Amino acid sequence: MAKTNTKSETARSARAPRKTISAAASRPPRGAASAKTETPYHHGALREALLQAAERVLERDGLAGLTLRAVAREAGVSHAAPTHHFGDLTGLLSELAAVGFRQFNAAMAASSNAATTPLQAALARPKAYVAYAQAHPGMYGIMFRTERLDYSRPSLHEAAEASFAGLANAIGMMRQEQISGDALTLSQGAAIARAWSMVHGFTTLLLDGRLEDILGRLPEGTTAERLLEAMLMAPISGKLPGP
Amino acid sequence: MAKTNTKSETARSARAPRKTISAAASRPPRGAASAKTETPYHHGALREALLQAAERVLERDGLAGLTLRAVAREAGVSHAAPTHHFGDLTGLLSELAAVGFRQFNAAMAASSNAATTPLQAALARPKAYVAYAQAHPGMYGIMFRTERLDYSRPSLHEAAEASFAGLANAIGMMRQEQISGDALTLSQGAAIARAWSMVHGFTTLLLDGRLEDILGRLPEGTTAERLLEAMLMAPISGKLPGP
DNA sequence: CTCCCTATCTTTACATCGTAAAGATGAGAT
DNA sequence: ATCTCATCTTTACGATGTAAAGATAGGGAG
Repeated sequence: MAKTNTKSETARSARAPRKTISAAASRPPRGAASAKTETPYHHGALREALLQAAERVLERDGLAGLTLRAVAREAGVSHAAPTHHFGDLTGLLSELAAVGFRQFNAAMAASSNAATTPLQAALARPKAYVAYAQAHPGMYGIMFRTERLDYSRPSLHEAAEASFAGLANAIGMMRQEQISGDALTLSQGAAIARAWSMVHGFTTLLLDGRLEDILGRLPEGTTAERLLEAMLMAPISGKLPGP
Repeated sequence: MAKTNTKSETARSARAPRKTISAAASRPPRGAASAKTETPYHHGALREALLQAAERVLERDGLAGLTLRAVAREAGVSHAAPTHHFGDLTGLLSELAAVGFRQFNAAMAASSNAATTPLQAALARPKAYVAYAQAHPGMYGIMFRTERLDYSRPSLHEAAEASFAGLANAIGMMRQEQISGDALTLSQGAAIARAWSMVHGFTTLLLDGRLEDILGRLPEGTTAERLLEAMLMAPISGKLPGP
């Protein structure tokens, strides 16, 4: 961290000059700045505004640029304002991850519902999974690569749980079994772990550029999506190992 | 970052009192501190010492505690000393990741060589993969979860490449094919991506605690290793999806 | 043998970060 | 109209990465 950034911390003081010594006599009206209805000064939905600002910062500056202060700056409030709403950096990241999980789940559900053939149905969710991560790498990073998440937060726990439930359900449909919420057979657990590990592993490797090596050696113009498809179909059509 | 740490930055000054104003008249002999041959003051292998210190810090304090200054503290040198050897935090992390990859490759090779039956041979590398990550989660995190790595560094590039080559080779053996260094068929690429994604995904999910949900629902006492085995065997013995 | 060059290490400095604590602000209750 | 208190701002502190300047010797040049 601590990037040598030219962006001054006191950028805001341009429109709200710091009173160095003078007492609180005639404070410049904040209403002038909030006339654009961007962030309605004292009241309004600062919490939501901060989450949206965080998403914007994440898309613009990536994971490294997503700091508490940067988010506050983006929202046009003081750097300590987020504390009151999220308590912590962990709090903000966790709530943002929850937002991401909801988008993620919605994308997969939509893609799954649009499928018609069984083959399409089997490939729809994984493809949507990878597509979301490629479209929102920062968000995916928050959701899956960050140790600074607090899963005890209800919103995050619930959203992540929904993601898992969707996966388990899809596996159950493919196996034509009822996946119980309580207990799993080893075979069921293995099937779920397998599907999840494969797609999640593929996604992280892809986002980290670790698959470039493979993609570059494949027939000209083979996309990551094509490789994903082939990978997922392999256990069905591929040859078995051993003599 | 910026943990509220009680460890003072000036811990070293206990044995090497800071000369506040006095000129460089009689500097306390550094040889007294280096008499234990830990870090031979001015000369010696500071580079190696820093890498070992970094590994120690990583195992003790985890990824969050692995900072340039902490490593310098651990090695008993000033906080700016690492700069000259690694240039950057990225530099240090990259060299450390290279060390990790070499350990990692050695562990997998050893496990693979010890296998006797074809089934053992097929499971040896994945098991060693996960075992290494579980034994050295911090190191694995550096190697695979960090965006602050510079793969253009020869040592890191080479070590990571060796890891990939070992994987590709193992897949080639299982398929009884020769895996060319230049080109890959889609089927070959899919097999490699599949094996790597599955094991890597499983590992990251396991380290992140995301598999607890599954493990807790499995028959009493099912270990992660057992789940991994079942997962890897599934495409061979499991039932196929669809009607 | 002496002197100086240069790689190595230390000091100092600065911008940034997360977080705590205290001071202002204003909306709604009394 | 005044009070209360949630909300937001200021200020402060310790931590980090990194740049730049000062100190320290090892080793070659004279």
